[in-house]
Amino acid sequence: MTTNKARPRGRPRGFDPDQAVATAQRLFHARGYDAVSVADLTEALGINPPSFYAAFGSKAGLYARAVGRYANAGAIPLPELLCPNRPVAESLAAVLEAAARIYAANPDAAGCLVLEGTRCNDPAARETARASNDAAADTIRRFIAARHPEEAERLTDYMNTTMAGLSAKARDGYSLDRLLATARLASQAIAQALPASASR
Amino acid sequence: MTTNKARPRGRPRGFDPDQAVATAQRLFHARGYDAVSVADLTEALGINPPSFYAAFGSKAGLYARAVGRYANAGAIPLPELLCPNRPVAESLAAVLEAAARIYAANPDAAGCLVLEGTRCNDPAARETARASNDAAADTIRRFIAARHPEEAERLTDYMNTTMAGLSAKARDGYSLDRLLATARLASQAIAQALPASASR
DNA sequence: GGCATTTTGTATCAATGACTACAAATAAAG
DNA sequence: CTTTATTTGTAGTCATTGATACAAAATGCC
Repeated sequence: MTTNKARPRGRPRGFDPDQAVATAQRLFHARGYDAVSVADLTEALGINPPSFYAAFGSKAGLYARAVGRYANAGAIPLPELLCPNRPVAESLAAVLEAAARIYAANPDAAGCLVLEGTRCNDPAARETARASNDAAADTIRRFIAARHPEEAERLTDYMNTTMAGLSAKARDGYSLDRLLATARLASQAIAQALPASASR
Repeated sequence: MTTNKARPRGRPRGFDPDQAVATAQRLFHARGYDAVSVADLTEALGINPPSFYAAFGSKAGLYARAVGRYANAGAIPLPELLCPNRPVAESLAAVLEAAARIYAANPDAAGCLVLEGTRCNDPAARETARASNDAAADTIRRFIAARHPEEAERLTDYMNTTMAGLSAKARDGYSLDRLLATARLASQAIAQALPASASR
């Protein structure tokens, strides 16, 4: 596992890039992309700018790594929530509830790293976040379309919009209880649009 | 109307502050607070920095003026939508529909100036936006509480969250149709929570 | 005309942003 | 030991940020 390859050649790295990505993920999530400077990052990582740029290319490059890591550590686990055996409305409700819980779980990193990233002022980072968000939206859309094709677009938009709102309000300091109440209320609209009878 | 007061004393202004606020409002709404620099503003206004700071104190000061103007020109007209003669659920649905329409009305200034402002990186501007948003939330909360006190908190949170989502997605380029569909779906949850029978 | 008052234009300021040039350091390969 | 390859630390670069110092210009008041 830890024996990957023989040492490359030159001087060995003085830091662990994967751990650096994890640290960067925390920082970006806590303060937002724009509010984290390269100086903040190099200080938090205990390295100097040249090491930073040699390893990650740019601030946006590191952000892309952090977003990639986020999918496996911190984001909503869509694959396990969107279960083909469960009614669609129930699955979507589970996603919204998970969003509320995850966005409020850590007050120092509230909301969704990706959704908040789509609002930043760096074009490269914004595109990274947008691509990740689009991928998640596609997953939801395909899940709905499999059983309710005529409702897929509308409900996907509704899910995306609701999650964006939940992320924003989580960053405004809304408590878990308030976010959960909103998520559940939002789920009722979905249940109404997808009568249980049409579960398959 | 235009004859306000006798000329003050010294050298007359070379620009109209009210028109400058209107221009600034457009710029802030189009690009967001952080992405508009003082240099952008002074250029758009055709003035130099000293005139800018003499008139508005700071970038955040001008933003406060722009937000104040927004309430009367661009924002959702809550006072006329929250009509005490109409059922609460119907009024709230009208607010969400207005949000969708207004947020998508101008593609060059999508979303809500205030809601997006609450996400900026300048503490002073953020506090200005937050105060304005809180005032709007209070208006909604009192309107609901007048007839459905036990639902006021939950529905106000739901409204705020939904509008934040609509604003974010409007900035993502969602069309009016998509935003309207989401707003209407969201309204169904409200209608369900406030049975028509309890209209008074 | 002369004085007080206010705004304007020129020319900055200090701080911070992302990013790099360059040589010393550290390793494997020959 | 020499060569080659890679990373490191020092010390910057250059553009941009929000905000100002200062004197000239333009008005009302006396």
